[in-house]
Amino acid sequence: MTENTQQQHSAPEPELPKTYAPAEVEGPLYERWVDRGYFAADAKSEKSPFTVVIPPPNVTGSLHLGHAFEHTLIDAITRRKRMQGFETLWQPGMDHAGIATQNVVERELAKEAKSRHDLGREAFVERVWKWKGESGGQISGQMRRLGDGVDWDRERFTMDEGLSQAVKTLFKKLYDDELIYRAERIINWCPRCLTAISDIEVEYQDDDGELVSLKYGDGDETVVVATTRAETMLGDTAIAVHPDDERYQHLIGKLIKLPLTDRSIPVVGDTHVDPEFGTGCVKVTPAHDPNDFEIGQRHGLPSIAVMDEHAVITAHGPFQGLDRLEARSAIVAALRAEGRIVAEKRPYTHSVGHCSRCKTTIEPRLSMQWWVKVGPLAKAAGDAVRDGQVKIHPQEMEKRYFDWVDNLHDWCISRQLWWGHRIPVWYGPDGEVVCVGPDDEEPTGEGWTQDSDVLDTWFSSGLWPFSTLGWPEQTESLAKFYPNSVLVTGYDILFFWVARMMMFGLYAMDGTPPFHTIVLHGMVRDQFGKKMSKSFGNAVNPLDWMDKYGSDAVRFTLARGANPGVDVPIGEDWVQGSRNFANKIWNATRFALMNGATVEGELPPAERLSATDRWILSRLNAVVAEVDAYYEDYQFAKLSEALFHFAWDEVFDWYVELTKTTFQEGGQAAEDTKRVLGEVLDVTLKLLHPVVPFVTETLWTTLTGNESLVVADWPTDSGFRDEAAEREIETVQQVITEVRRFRSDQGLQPAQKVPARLTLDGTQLAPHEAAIRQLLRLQPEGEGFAATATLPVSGATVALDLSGTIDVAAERKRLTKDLAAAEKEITAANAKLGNEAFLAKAPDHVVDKIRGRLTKAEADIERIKGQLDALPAA
RNA sequence: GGGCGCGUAGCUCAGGGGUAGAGCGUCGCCCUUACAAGGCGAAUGUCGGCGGUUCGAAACCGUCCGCGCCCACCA
Repeated sequence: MTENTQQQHSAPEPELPKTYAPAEVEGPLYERWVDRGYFAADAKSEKSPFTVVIPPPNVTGSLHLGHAFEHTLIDAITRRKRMQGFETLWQPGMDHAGIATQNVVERELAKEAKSRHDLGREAFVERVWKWKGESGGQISGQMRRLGDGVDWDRERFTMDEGLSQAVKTLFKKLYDDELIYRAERIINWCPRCLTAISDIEVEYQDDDGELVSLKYGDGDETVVVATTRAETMLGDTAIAVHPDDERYQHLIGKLIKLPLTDRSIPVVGDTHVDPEFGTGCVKVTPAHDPNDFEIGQRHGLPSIAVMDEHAVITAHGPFQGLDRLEARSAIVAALRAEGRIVAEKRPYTHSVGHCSRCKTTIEPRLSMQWWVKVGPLAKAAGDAVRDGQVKIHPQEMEKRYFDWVDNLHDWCISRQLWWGHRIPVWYGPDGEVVCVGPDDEEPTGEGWTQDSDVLDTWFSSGLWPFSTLGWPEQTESLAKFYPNSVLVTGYDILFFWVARMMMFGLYAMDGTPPFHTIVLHGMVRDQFGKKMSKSFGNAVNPLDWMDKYGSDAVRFTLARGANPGVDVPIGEDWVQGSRNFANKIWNATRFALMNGATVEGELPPAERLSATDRWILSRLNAVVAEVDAYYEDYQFAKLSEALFHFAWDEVFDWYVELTKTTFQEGGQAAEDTKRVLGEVLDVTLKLLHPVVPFVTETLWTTLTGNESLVVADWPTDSGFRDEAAEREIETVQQVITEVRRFRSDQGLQPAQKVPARLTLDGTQLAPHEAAIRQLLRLQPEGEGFAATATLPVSGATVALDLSGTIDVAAERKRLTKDLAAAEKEITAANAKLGNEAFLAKAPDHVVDKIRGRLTKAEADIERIKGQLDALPAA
């Protein structure tokens, strides 16, 4: 099909099929682009670089509409930059997604009734690699289908050799700078994934629980504490009260009997306790609560762990072996039996942390982990935005960014997983700890073992903007393409990914931020604004829509909804609408080709052109400027909307219709219009190409005979404007619209020819008589013409002979309505103009506008009254 | 608890001190030789409520109601 169109270009009347069939065109076009190397970025190029990295999709799956959305934006940005002459790199790749991928493969194993422990670490990791090999191809296939102009030769994976070197290098550097350390702290533990996770990997949600108040101690020395996690009381090592709380002053330092155990625990005074809250007494479990851990540290309390990694009670006694929830009710029951439950609140809604990967309730747990000391890194990451080196779009998101980087706790980076970058630290037989850099020998010999943990997956993706370019090697690509130009990603990973890239980029690249601009887009939602999810059943596979309506349609719909930073709803109807638009472009170009539109030769001089041609060229250049400005501001919805309306309303409806008369009349004017129409389509297709690459490529190569739109020059505003022509055509449009309305109200069928006398002499409409007659199906007046309806519009007169068939009632109704509107207008305008305060304070242009409205309304009234008088009696 | 944002046509959303906009949907006429995936015409809104600022408020300010999101060591 594509081959066909190429050949047909030389034919005198190229014939494109009547309907655009995207599915036949898109695949071959994409492969041709790749084969020709359009998307390959050359580090040796003289051109200025423009770099964007893909937010690496997880290998765990396939692309969803969110990816399609993100890729549309990135592809549009990079396609335009490529056309503008930049050496453009869109860096592709995927993320190993440690915990997510390990979970997927573990689930697969579970189907075979195996666990990863049955395989052992090495075999398991091998199995994940195998799985990655099978799954990764799916994603690149989808990206090709979408039309992503990525440099496939540079595709990277966060676990490949080079990126592993980068990870080791950065780890070592941070370690040597004492920005990475190992410490025992309370961490967020997922008892299902069996690993620590970082603070942001915990999702809080309100869960129903039970708040019980427990009486500790005996006799006079009792306190009441409240808890939602009664099972942790087995690990209590103190009671805390506010040091100034007079109620409990006497107890500070005393020992209180801990129920269900044979232990007694001290009462300590700590300012963390809010005396206003509850009883003002807090049970302290340093091994299972972050606050309690802090209190424990301050008072030198012991930490007693009472649960294992599966959240099963390990403390000796009747509760040993119970799961935390079983233990909770068992312990409450036991305490109740002892009469120690003094109050219960059930349900008690409180915020509970869940593992963002598997939704299991997090168990805070004391554990030895590796940490990044984020203080200095986060400070730099914040400053780079504060001092304007890096801009965030939309700007409202900056506040969120600052809130986070300015209040960041140290980052727990070790994971008790097998899939990921192994922590490059070795422990010797005599307690030696050695961090092994990328060029160092790994320690060998008796008793040396490597740390068994792997790094948080975001550690390696934090290096993505430079690790993909070969860092730590000082490659040509790194020199050419770092820093990246723009980062386009969802606001949902601002902290996970963007902030981490900022920290690592600034740190590793000597203060050069990884990108200058951060563009945050929203999330794709369904047509009712609901979040898309598999469980809710409203998730859509973008491939289905692409097969049905074409990638262009999906892309255009997404771009059109892309208002900065806000979520974008999408429904199948809208994709259909975009498909219709693509088809409209197709047919308009088909019309142009059939009528000899050309891009050959210079544009005719403006003096020679008709007002119609000058009008559309004026509008065209204005739209070029408008679209460019929107692109610079990442306003995808606006630019798509502007192009949609310009193309459809102005070019395809008005201009194309107006050219028909010109083409019929022939002569120099027709020749000129062929060139102008060619120009308008040439530029319009170029402007549309970044968003709808396929249909525009097919049409443009046919129209121009050139190789490809992908490497064509991006249009620039020639500066040509002709306001007089714009006003003139607006008037023509008004006349035609007005008479059409009349025709419609009169029940005249669109095709019905009506004899008419046009009195246009001395008005700017005179040159457009033929076009007006054609568009309105107005015949020459001929013999025995009798005007039965006269429409004075814009200083001219259109008199129609309806041969006595005029629907007087309908026309009277229409005119009466118009009259009422005009009278209302006059009242409103007079009210304004009679208001002295308004005249004194309103700016001139507003007053002029109102005066203009008044004048027009007065003229309208005269006209309408005349028309009403002229109507035959009903 | 703190922060951010949003409530505009049936639906999804733009707009933003000077007579209310788009897409989809609805109604009517039409297969007018680029396109019925189309053309032409039409209808539809006290711009969440109440106050205030202003000559003028849907827009700015305050407040209330409703919704969403982010952050937080709410025992």
